[in-house]
Amino acid sequence: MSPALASIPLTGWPFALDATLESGQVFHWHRHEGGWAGLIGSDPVWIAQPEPERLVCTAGRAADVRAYLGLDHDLTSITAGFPAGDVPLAAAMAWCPGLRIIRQPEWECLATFITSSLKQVPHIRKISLTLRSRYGLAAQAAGLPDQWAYPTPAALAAAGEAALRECGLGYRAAFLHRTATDISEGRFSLETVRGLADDEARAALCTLHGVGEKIANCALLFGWQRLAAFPVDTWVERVLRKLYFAEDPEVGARTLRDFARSHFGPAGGYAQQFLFHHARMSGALS
DNA sequence: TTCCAGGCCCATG
DNA sequence: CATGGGCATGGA
Repeated sequence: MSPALASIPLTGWPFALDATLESGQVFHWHRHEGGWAGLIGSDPVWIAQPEPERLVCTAGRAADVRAYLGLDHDLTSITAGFPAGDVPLAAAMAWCPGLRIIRQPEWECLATFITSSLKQVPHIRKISLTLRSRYGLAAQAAGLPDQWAYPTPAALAAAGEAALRECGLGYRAAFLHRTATDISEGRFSLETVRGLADDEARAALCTLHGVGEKIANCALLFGWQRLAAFPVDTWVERVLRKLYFAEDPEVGARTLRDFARSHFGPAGGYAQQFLFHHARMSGALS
């Protein structure tokens, strides 16, 4: 642990550090000495929650930690915008109200979700850590384990598709390499996405190889902070079918997507994350 | 062994 | 539009 620590008081809406870092949004944090070691961008940080209403973190990083963990999100207002009388959502929220949507670096988020397709969360984590250690910049800090920043687009482009495949990427190697190359050679601009409205941003991301609607929505939600983005993956699709369309087993994927976007409102991404986390961790669907 | 995983691309109706 | 096959890898 670092010799000096900063303290972050938590007031108002609950916050759950463990659940947030284990909720399938981010894939590189390690449990370390009663807390978590990880990188915010390229900066090594240690974070712990010694009591419900207080975080401690590496000295000098409190502001970064606040932003990264979404501690500025107004959950009172966000949840007030959820559909009234939605019993499944209320149950999922009550199961882990402290879950947050974190604020990840755009490229890191997009790239890790490109490697996520048809993979389980532990596999995504393993792939991500391998890519970091082979092609990322080392970031050491006293008292923390060795870590590596997520590789830049240029680094992954230079590595080559065959080398990426050696990281366990399978067919995703071509997707990641092509997207990294398109970005590093200037054919696609991540910065441009920032200025686009949600629908245009989604359409732009979907022009990338290996990025479809689901991965685009994950990147928009966790990277670009578009809280209305509602990723529909296998878990959420099962939740929607079971809890919202039980009487209509033949409902199409399109209908589900349109329902999700209109039903859950302007912060639907938060609703999605509550539903996803509850479904995955509570065993309610198994 | 068989099946499935925070899907996407591409070829068909 | 919307449906289906194929896809690399690894764990249950």
